[in-house]
Amino acid sequence: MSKNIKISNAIIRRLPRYRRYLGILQTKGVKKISSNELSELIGYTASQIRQDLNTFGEFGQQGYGYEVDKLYKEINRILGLDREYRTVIVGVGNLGQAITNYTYYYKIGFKIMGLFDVNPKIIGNWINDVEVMDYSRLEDYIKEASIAIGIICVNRENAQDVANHLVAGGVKGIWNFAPIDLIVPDNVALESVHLSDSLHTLSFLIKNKNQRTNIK
Amino acid sequence: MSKNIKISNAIIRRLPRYRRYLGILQTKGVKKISSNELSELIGYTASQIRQDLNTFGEFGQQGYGYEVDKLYKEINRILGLDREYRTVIVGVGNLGQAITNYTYYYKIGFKIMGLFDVNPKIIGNWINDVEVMDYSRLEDYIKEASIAIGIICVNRENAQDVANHLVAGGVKGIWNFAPIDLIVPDNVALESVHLSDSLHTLSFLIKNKNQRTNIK
DNA sequence: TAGATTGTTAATCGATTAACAATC
DNA sequence: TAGATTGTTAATCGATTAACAATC
Repeated sequence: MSKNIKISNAIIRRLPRYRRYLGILQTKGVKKISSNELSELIGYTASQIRQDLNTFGEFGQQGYGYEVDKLYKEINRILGLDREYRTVIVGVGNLGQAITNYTYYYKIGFKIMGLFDVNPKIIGNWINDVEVMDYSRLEDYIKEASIAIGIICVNRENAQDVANHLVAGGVKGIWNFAPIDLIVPDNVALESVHLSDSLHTLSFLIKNKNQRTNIK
Repeated sequence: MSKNIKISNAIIRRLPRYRRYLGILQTKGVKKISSNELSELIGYTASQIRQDLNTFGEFGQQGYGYEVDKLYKEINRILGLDREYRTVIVGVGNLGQAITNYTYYYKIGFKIMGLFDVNPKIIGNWINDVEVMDYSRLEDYIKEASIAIGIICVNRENAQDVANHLVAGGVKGIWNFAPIDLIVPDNVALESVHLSDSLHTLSFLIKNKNQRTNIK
């Protein structure tokens, strides 16, 4: 039943959003939903919703719709949220600390095991029950503690070096917040949050809402 | 010369990346670059690069290529980064403080004028030379201080309320970090950073790198 | 059974890539 | 001038939407 189909990036980006809306529906106690109703809510066409879901399986029932509980569970499984990931955060500046707290809050499945930094003043500190350790220990720690995900919160200049150590340690994925396109091997997953790109996009959108830009 | 052409989202998302690479090239002192050379660097096809750039104007020179300085300046202009945006941040938790510092650091054009929160314990505090003010003052302050951008760093439950006040105050754009799809009028730009969606995407990518998922 | 809604194929639309004439 | 590379049109590819048969 399982073929080597490549899932398009477009679909991948929609999956967490399906999850979000289904989670809300579940909280509200909604038991079933049709692709049309979900379409109203989420803003994708009913056709697209059915297409997307059918990439992964037949989760609905003709003449009835989809069971919210079941679909939510399936999407969690598809997203790999049915397991736990042990993570470390490298770079305990403002962003690093915010992500620590954020991930702590949204912690379903993501457990922060260690924080790493080069600053001797904060090494040894504890943040949210997690110790700040010396950056030089990173690679060994990843191996010892079976860390699956490394979160990069250092600046652009040091990000690739951190990525190299994370990869050498054996992480399966990297969540990168530095404004750089990291190079990692094919078997390591990479997801970047480019905050500056996002802010610049906002700037573009503002400009183009107001006056029509100099477009050819 | 200026037509009402709609710029596709795909192009918009590539623009900040062009900017990023051109900035690096400029720093390195590179004077000219061809679409082929840029393609090697940035990973888009040369054809796509030429197509993208030609949406906004004719910035190159046949037989020669593009002048880095000029192109960088043009893209900044296209992105609306040739002006200053006065901003406020609403929600001074960990994320709010991190974004305050982040935006402070990457401050080219984005000036944080005020912070807002409902917590009486932090109202009156100063962070990076910016005062934390009472949330009830938000709307008036936006009008008085001609704020263009509101940054939302509150939780999901309060985000839409914050957005409504920002819109009522007259902001031109909203940078949203709450995990919700906000509803704003057509003339207000909205850019959301869905950290949880991003983390869930990483989870999916990790899962699909290792074993082929149950795909039909 | 009749009505509803999925799963899936076919048609359309839009974005990317290829090709090449224009021109520096 | 010859070589290089853009600007731009045409071809291709992939993603979205429409349509409908299958079926609960």
